[in-house]
Amino acid sequence: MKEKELRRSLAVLPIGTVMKLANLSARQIRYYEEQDLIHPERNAGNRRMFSLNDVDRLLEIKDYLADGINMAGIKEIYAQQQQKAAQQAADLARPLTDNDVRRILHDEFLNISGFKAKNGPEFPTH
Amino acid sequence: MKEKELRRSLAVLPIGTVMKLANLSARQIRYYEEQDLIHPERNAGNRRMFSLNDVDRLLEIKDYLADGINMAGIKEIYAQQQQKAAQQAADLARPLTDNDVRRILHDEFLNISGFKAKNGPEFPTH
DNA sequence: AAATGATGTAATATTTTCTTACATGAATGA
DNA sequence: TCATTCATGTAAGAAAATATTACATCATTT
Repeated sequence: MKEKELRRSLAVLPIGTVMKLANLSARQIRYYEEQDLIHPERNAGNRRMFSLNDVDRLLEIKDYLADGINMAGIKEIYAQQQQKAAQQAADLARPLTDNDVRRILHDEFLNISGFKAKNGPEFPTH
Repeated sequence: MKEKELRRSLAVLPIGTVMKLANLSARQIRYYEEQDLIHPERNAGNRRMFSLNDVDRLLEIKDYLADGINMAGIKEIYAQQQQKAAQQAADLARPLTDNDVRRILHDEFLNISGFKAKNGPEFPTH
């Protein structure tokens, strides 16, 4: 369902709409952007334009704040999520080559025989 | 999927966004509203706010116009659609009563025996 | 040719949003 | 406790978006 993702990431909402949907003040929304928690686009006239994904994230941020997590904490949460996503993307980007397979088998044998491979595999192993 | 319908009918888009999504001028959009082909909501400051359904309809209108159908024609098309929808809603609103069933059976017998019922059933028959 | 239909354009008012700056109350840390 | 920091409110002034109204235009219909 690629089209759905596209729809949800389309920046079509002005800040006034987002304020109502997320029940946040313009000040709060702009502050969260300043803190790099969201990254709304800008239209030709420099107005912020938000996507449905942005709204979802704002609602998430609200929840985290309600749970007593502060900006720094939320920032870290998203940093880790993005870290994980980047890793998965990298994994997907390069499927296993025959050479990878040989190296994996080689490392496996080293492990079994009690030796330690110098570097963990930087490709998907499952 | 009631929530989806709700989402699609939420008036969240300003006219500037709609202009881009439907590739129509503000003049055209306002004119179609004047012709009662769309009915965007208004926010507290009197700005038109459109739903995704509104955008869909605008794209439909564009197609009809491209096919050479004029405002009057499009208006009629929507009038008939709304007519049909109203009828279906009415049908759904009143489920069959025991009495309806008896009348249907009665009419069926009349038909079989070559007679004609005075009035067609005004309730769903399937 | 005159009228109508669909759209463009201009003028002016109002609303929305932007940035920047300062204020504030709660929580934190020295 | 006193000074900071954090998260948010508020105000001011500028710029952008939108509203309404009126007139222009070009094609089609009558």
